[in-house]
Amino acid sequence: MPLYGMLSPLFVYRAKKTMNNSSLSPLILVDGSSYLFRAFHVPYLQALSTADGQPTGAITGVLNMIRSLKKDYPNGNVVVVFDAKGKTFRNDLYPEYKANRPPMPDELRSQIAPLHQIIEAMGLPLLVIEGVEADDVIGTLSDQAAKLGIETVISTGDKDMAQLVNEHVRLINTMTNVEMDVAGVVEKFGIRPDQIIDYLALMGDKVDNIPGVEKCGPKTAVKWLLEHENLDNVIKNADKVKGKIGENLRNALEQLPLSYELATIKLDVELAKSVEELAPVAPDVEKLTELYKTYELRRLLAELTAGSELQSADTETKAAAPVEVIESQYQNILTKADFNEWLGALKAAQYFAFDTETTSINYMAAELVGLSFSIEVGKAAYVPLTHNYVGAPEQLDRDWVLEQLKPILEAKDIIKVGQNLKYDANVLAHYGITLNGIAFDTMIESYCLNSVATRHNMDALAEKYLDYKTVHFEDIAGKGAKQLTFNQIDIEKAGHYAAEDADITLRLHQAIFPQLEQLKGQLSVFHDIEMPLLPVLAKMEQHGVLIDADLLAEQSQAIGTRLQELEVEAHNIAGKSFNLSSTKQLQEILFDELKIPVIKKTPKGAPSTAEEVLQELALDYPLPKIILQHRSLSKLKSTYTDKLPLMVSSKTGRVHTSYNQTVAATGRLSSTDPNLQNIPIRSEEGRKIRNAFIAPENHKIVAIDYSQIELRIMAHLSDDPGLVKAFSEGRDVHQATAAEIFGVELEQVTADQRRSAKAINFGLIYGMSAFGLSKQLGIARNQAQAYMDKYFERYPGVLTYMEETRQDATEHGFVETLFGRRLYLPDIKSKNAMRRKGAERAAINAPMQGTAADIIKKAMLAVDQWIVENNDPRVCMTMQVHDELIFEIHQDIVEQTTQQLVNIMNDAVELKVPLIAEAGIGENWEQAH
DNA sequence: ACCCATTCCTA
DNA sequence: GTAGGAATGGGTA
Repeated sequence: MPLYGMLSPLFVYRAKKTMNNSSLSPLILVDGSSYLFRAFHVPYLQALSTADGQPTGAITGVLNMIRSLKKDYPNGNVVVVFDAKGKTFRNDLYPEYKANRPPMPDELRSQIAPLHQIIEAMGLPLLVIEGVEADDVIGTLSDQAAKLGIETVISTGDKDMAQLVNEHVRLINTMTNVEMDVAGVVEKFGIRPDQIIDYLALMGDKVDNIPGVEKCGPKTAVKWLLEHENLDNVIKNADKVKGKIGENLRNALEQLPLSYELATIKLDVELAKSVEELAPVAPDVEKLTELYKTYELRRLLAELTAGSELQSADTETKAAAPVEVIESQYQNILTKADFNEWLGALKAAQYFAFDTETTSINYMAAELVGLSFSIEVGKAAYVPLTHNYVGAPEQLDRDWVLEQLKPILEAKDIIKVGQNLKYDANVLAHYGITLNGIAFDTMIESYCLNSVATRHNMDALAEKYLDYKTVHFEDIAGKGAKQLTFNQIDIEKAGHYAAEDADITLRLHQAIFPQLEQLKGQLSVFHDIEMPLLPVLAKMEQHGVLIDADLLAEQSQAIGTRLQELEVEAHNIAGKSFNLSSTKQLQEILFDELKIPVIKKTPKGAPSTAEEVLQELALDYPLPKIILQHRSLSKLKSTYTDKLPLMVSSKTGRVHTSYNQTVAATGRLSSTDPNLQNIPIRSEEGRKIRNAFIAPENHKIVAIDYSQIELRIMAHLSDDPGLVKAFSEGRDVHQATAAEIFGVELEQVTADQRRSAKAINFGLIYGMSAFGLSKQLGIARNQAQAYMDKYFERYPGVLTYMEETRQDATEHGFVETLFGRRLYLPDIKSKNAMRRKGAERAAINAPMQGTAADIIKKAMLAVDQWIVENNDPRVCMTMQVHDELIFEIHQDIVEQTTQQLVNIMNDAVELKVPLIAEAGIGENWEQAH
């Protein structure tokens, strides 16, 4: 999991702060194997490969790290050490050593030789010694160096190396990016470096198959060592340790010396060259160029060739025209010379922040106005392109600039940092640029860290994490109808605003990401789900959905006529004219003038005219029924049949929603402008709107939804045998529940009993009480309670799960999904009982709703990967509606493709119960259901 | 022009 | 009884 650290900016920052200034060059020992392995498992590095399929992610990762180290320790003498192939002396000591390790995957193995070649061509000493491990070589070198008074820094992610730390030797940890000296070891482990081997021996190591004391983890090991100082004394006092753990210790006594020996890093490996003889040689630029080309390491190649050019460009500009020194070091780029300088820096950058400035917040309507960049905190540049107010200075040609930037923006190995990068990706797509290397979106970082925080916009994040007030868009553009678009804004003001955006984004990343890194589950949601999903959503948004606007216009027409008739009827009954859409006027008519009894009040105390109320009143009075019909029809007209045709893009003839990835606290997506996740389906009339969601010529609409996904998740999380069995046997779960609650055979369950069972099943997912159930089913409270009691009697695992979840939430203040997405519940300890109860219900619901969201997101990633691999434009994913994915598929391949997609969705994750996706195919969305 | 309350559409 | 978005009227600035 670590190694994110090596791309984490804190690395640079902290390392510089603690750099030592001894007169001798420090020795920098790189644990290449540990890095290689870690880099191999970093998601965004895994995506990297050459055109012909040779994976290069691990190579890139290790080289990035070496590059960072060289930058941070300019005087350092970097030596890279790798494990050699084959057995080591530890296998002779103990044949079972590392016997459980799975064989190295080919994708990783194939990267080792190229990496060795590159490191050698770089001129760095490379040590691969057979019969020992990299640790032993590093130990030996650090020991030799210490004797010569040379400072050593060991770069590793391996905690075992803490035993090597002393006054001359420090570790730099890949995970936390902090240098660890003797005090650091004490702080981190609670014991001194010279106690680390004893500590490791006591704990053993599952992964390396080193035996230790059963059930002895870090806490116990430290406790014993604090008490007895070292392993020998622990062994001598083994008789005094009480309980099961004492017994375990006594059972382990015989093998502890072996464990100690295995955990001990050798300091006396015979090396061909001593530490003094290990010096870098000049890089073989020709060889390096060739290797970088072969493995398509574009950024490193650019850096290799640009290094000298950059320097000359730098002096050139200084000589030609002194750069205006702006205090904040924000720069407007108006000349090719300035632009080229930045271009070179961007090409060589490990990562940079950027932002697009446009004419609209709607990505379909947006025209690019300028771009801003920041590679280093505090320094940023704005490249204005199409500011066109009167008196605007001449700017660089937009298409020329984009042509220069295209290879950088499209490079997968140049990491981009941004705020809401989906927007930038969509805008750039209009100019034929596919944004790649999207690894860090600060908006999503903030969301993954705390999904309950409602605002993840840059201004709010800057205040929260940087205690900094940014220039707001309204400050420079004004507001309301008179608001200027960005191209009308004075370049000086615009430049400061835009450059600040890039600068602040970079700073935010540096402030938020290290926090995210500390939380394993949330980091994994960020790296494995949310960031990879971003480009998938962007693709769906850009593709859009096809609408039959004529059909909707016809429907609007018909509804309009009917609404007029209803209005006349209503006015006649009321005896006067009034606005049927006004709840206030309706309240007066119904409850004051017609003296109809008040059944329910709104939260503010006004008599409610909500549907359920009118439904009941309609039994005794004529007007409520008219109002109900009017309401439902006017809703359909204003929200759907009138609105959707207006949302058709003139550019594409299709409707393009926005999926928001950072709104729903549970992890769901939301959809706006228009919301495509609440298109009617329940009523006959509303459902017709789905007829207007059509497929293009020769294509079909395919809708695939997960059946009962949240209940299946409840079965999985609670592990209730009855519920798991019902799903595993493929039962109708509501029918099965009804049979249990009402004590009848499956076949004898009535429609009414099934309906009640269904209400209970859903209610449980929402954290419902007996009171809620009684209202839902229209039965007495004690009757509802009896149903629920019976349910929990039959499904005791569910009851336990609910209780444990509540308890967990209260204890920790958060709950988590199956995949580690975390939802904080600040109200769980509220003194206000209503808020507290509300938080408890949310605590029950969130793991189920959130896990469902995780699953469909994973399914979307799998589906997209399949579509990309197939590279067939006849298949396209167009919509997501929480538990349903909608596709456009060419009629020639629709049957077999649908089956494939169903399989992919079924296999998206493995639960204790089967996951079932069901598909429908049709000319439109209605038919596809 | 903006905010709030109410209502109703979805999973 | 969970999670959302959007339209409307009606008040306020």
